[in-house]
Amino acid sequence: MRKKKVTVTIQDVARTAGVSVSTVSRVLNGKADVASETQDHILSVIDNLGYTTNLAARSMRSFKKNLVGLIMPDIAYPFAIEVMKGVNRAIAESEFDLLVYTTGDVRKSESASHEQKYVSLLNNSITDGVIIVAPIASEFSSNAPIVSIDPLVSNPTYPTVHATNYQGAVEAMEYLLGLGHKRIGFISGRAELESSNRRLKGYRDALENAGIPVDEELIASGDYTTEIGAVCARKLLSLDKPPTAIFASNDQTAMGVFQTAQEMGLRIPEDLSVMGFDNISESKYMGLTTMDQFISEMGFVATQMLIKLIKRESLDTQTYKMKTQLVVRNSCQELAVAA
Amino acid sequence: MRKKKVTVTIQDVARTAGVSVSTVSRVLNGKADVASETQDHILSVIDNLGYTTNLAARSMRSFKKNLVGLIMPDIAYPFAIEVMKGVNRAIAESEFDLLVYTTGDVRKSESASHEQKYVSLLNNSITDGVIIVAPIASEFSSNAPIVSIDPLVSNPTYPTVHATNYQGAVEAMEYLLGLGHKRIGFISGRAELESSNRRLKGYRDALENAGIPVDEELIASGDYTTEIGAVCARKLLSLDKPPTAIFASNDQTAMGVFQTAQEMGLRIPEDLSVMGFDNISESKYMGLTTMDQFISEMGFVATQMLIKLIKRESLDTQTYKMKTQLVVRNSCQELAVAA
DNA sequence: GTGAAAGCGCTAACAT
DNA sequence: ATGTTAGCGCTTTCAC
Repeated sequence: MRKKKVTVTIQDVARTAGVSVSTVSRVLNGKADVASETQDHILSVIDNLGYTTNLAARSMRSFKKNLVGLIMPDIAYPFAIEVMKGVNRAIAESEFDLLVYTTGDVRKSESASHEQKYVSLLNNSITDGVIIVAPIASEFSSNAPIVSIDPLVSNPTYPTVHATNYQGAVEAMEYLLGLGHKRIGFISGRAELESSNRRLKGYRDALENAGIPVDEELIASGDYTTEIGAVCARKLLSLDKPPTAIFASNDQTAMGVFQTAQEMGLRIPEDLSVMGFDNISESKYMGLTTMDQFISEMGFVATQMLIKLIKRESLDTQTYKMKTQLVVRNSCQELAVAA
Repeated sequence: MRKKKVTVTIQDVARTAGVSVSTVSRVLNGKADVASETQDHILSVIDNLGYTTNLAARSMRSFKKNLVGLIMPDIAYPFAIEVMKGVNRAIAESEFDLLVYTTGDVRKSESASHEQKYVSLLNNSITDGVIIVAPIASEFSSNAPIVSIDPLVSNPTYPTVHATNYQGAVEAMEYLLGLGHKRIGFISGRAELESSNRRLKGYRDALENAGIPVDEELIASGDYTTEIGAVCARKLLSLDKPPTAIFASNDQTAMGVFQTAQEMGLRIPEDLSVMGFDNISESKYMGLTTMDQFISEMGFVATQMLIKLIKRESLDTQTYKMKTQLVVRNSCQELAVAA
């Protein structure tokens, strides 16, 4: 009893069409040198048999896979979702398809070695290049291009797209200061995160520029999560002299502030102005003041960069003159900053 | 000049460790019959060299890939995102990783033949099974299991997880009726969609049960998008006798209603009650009344189903006694419905 | 307990 | 213009 064959292979197509596999392969890959009647015939056989290229087999032989990968520690996190939207948009405009890889568990991908594993897994086999979001490793070995978004380390060796954390924070603060606030709280992210530190520095400098001394009591240590954001907000709002505005270092944190404010019966923005650094779509319905949207733009730009790298086109400064609040850099040089 | 070799293969590991490839392969796949000292040695070599399995090559030879696929027409759509969250959760609990496949362009995957292509692409090569969201094809050919979420056709031949569209709509209406509303508008989805029709029927029947005659003027034809939702809302609210509540057949539509209400200076829910069938997270911030969350639950359940199928465990009714508003069915039989 | 070798489905020389 | 053939990196018999 022989095994029933379910998959239609290129061999089946070739046999049915009465040609050789290489001819079929040529048609499949749009090579020019096939007689158009042979081509039509093969195409119709392919259609009849319902043949589809075996991704794995193809990937093993050819360089071009028409597929880019997106590696994310967590697929459900608002930041990640925004990034995906941007990547999606760039993908739609390109000839590439997208493969998002997740372990489904943040903890699995939290170590640098795991990150390297996923990069290799995709890049050494089925994708032409990968985008990695919020990597903690400062370098990767890979034989296909890599672009990172919002790396968590300060001096990555790979090309990068990240927000103008410092400048953005300064602008956010200027906005709040412009509203007349004198006591503005800040909730940070984890102290080892580059982004958080730059945002904190922006907070401090903006206050200083406005001639307002920094009150260390108003700076709470968060971790970019809603839960801790809520806790920090409660702490700040329970001070003898509570802040009239809170600048949350990211959007998750801002949500936490929102929750706490609600629990405490405070209206937003009447009783308390809340500003989140990022700009997740929900924010506008929550009455939070947010910066211009740029997260999905990071995904968009990163994807464009990656595709350029794949095509071995150069990443010149000219290309990345942007109007958005982003920094684009390859491993050694900044290509563009916020306009 | 020979080509520089960047990828570390199983051959390299074998050579470095001074064993044969098959031994390395055995270690890689956790076979028992390897001397533990050989094993340790190989493991350390693997670690040193930074070797990672080539997904493509592995997929070609073995059945088990430890990877499930999720095929989505659009990755940015709120419904899709909720589904992903649920899938993600189930994946996290399993030994499988997740690969989300998108073309980045809804239009690309809109035809049944494209759907089949993506199913084959993943299932015949790198994944052990796929989940397909909102498919329009009524059957698929594949040699690995398929589970669908919210299929757009009425009698699919593949296993399915979908919402209790009729019952859910009835309950949504009962809620609005319970609030005292007599004139309730309805905005449908496209007429060929199974889900929309069942929701519309729920709307009609609930009114009938409440002894309220259906006013056809209050039924607007939408298409599950925010834009058309807004247009329909404007139409309904401009009637001589406008509705005091609107039941939007999905969440996107509800957002459109929200927009229009804002433009017209109506407060929600004070001036207008809005109910969306789905329950996207933003809704609660918009003051919309929504049903219990179940979309991500669909993703969760579908993933569990798929994994059972992959493991060739049976899909028995017992397993799917659920408390959520879902219908779970394999191709011929309902396994569970809303409690 | 380990190695040699066949071959998965495909692409890309190289022949013809 | 088309066919033949050699692998890609891996798993898996089948020997030893």
